Amino acid sequence: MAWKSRTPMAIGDIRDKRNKAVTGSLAGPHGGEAAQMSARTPEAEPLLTPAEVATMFRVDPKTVTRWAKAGKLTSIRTLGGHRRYRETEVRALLAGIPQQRSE
Amino acid sequence: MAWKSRTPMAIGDIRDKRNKAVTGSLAGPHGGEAAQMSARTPEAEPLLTPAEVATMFRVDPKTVTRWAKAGKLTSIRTLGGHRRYRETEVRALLAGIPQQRSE
DNA sequence: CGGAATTAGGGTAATTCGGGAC
DNA sequence: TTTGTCCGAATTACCCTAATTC
Repeated sequence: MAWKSRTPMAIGDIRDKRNKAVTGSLAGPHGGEAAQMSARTPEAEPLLTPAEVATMFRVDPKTVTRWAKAGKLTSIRTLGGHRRYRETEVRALLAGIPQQRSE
Repeated sequence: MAWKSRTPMAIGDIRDKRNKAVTGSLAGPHGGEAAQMSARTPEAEPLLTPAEVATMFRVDPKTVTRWAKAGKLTSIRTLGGHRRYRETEVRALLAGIPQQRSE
């Protein structure tokens, strides 16, 4: 956590340096996230950015990256290498619904 | 765990510090709740870390874990197994609002 | 094209988990 | 009965710079 780290900040201040305003509900990555809804999307699954998933789980975006790297979360990569996550999967995991596990 | 050694923060500040202004710039008159910009945001309930809940109750994080294990507190797990708690539930308990009792 | 914010990396410190005992 | 603390191991958070996104 970050309650008595190097930085003297209060308890609720987890990811703040990079996130401007994420109060209560998730904020878009750059403030303009209406990119998916405008165009007609034949078979587009709702995707979430790392910051959005991190906010939903109350963790750092880096942690979400580790989950993806560990295979705990399905990640779709952009052409630039950034990850996107399936909203349905994230919601299911948050709800405690066990996903397909090959273990 | 000597978590209460040096942590100069007030309990009242625990609630919503997730709003952070940019570096040195103005954060608006209120500086508090920001506005929601988009509607494309997945539903995310505010979650608290064990340390946050422990600070709010003035107890050890281990005690919060015991509460969760005893079913007195709803706990959501991260993919790594760490617990997160519902902010609304914690606040209600702190306010003395009786939750659902089994008996 | 330029600019601001986010993300990807890798490293290190802090927190949490789990069990069990006092 | 409840709470705090100790231990080892695992998970997570924060630091940096460069690349990507919009």
